[in-house]
Amino acid sequence: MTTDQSKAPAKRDRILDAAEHLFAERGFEGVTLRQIASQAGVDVALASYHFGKKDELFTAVFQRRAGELNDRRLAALAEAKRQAMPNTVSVEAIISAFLRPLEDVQREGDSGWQHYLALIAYVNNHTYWGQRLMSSAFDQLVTEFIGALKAALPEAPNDKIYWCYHNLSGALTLTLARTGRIDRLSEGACRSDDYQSAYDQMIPFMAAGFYSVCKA
Amino acid sequence: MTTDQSKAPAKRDRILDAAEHLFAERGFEGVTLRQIASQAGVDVALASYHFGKKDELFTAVFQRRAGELNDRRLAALAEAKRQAMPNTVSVEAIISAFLRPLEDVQREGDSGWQHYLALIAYVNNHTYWGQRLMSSAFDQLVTEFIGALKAALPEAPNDKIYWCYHNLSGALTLTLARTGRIDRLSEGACRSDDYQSAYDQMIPFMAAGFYSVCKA
DNA sequence: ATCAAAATTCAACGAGCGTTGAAAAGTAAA
DNA sequence: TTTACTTTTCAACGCTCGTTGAATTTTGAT
Repeated sequence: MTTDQSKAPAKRDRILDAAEHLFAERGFEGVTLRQIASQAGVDVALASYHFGKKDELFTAVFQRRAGELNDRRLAALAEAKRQAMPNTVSVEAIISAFLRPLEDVQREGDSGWQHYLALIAYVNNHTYWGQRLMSSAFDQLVTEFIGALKAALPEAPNDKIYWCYHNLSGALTLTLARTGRIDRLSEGACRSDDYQSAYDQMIPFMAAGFYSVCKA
Repeated sequence: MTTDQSKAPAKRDRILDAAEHLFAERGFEGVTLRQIASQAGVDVALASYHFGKKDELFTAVFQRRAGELNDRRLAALAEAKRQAMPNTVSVEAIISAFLRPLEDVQREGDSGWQHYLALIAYVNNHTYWGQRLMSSAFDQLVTEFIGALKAALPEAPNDKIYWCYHNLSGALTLTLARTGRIDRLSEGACRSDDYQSAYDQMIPFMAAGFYSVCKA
């Protein structure tokens, strides 16, 4: 086949997929290159050939979908601004633009996005080297959303905005981790993989929190 | 010294302290027994002698302070009930009883509690084996608090209570992880180690969220 | 068909891992 | 001071890890 892009990079991508899955489940040190290669159906040396050191493979996995996720969220924010009068976008609409693209990629896509979002949760909770990755991949986007929140809450003290975003980010992170803990605590009334319910309640919850804390 | 309890178990406890610190920072697989022994100033074999396998050491670290933390939180909840009329404890008071004991142990104690709370964050975000530890250590306490929340919000649908607690737990977990991300995003306006500010804003934020979601 | 380049596998390395059994040191009662 | 016991160290084991250089296969243009 001439310039066949549907089959050419199969093994390289399968390494990324397997690494995404396993890193999200067990963390960087909890996974061996041999496990990744085995799940990808590939020799262990191939991961080094394509990606270099183990931490470079991790970085490649983390950055692979970051751009598309940022694009989707920015598009959702732009659409919210378009539908509202200038400078009147509600906090609910901003939070919705931040969260709904996650629901979208989970609903439409294969399980790759599920694993990727769990990987974000892992990195976001990691103190040392995780923060470099978070900043390089998402700081610009988050700053954009926080700017919109400041415009929607013009009287809010600067630090309160960030603390409120911190609450949102933490709740979201635990949602993305899908640990199954809520399933057990609620004895089945809630399910970790029920994203729609998670976001349906999270949006009004967080909006109410923002309004309450960012009043004065 | 006869029956001196201030010096007798020094090395055993130093292993627990070092393991607490390192496990919280780098996770179970991210730390070696040799690093723990080195930080404790002890031979590597001593950890195996006192605690057995590596995962048994981890369990011992995790359970060491769980009982005292549960006692403090239950005492705070009982005090909130005592100060209010029967069945009129506010959501704010319940959340406060859940959070303030964390602030207390951080303020009064050495850095051991700081590391322990970061370890809770690590375990809580861990999908597989983390959930067994969380359930055995904290399910009973959490069920107690959720019972109080249901009493304070009698009209709330059952599943909404659990989702709201999930939001609270996620935001708290990210706070305990102290990743430094909020410091960077806010350019110094907020600090991850400023627990008092974190809890001061979290209590009204979460209470407003509970009220908003648990209306119908 | 030829040939150079890329992709993939093979085989092995040195290092560090958790764990263990035996030796040594410390402790306290008889 | 002997004795029994606990605590700690020492030395080493078998194993798995990430990584690499050479060999092999595949690919795609000529």
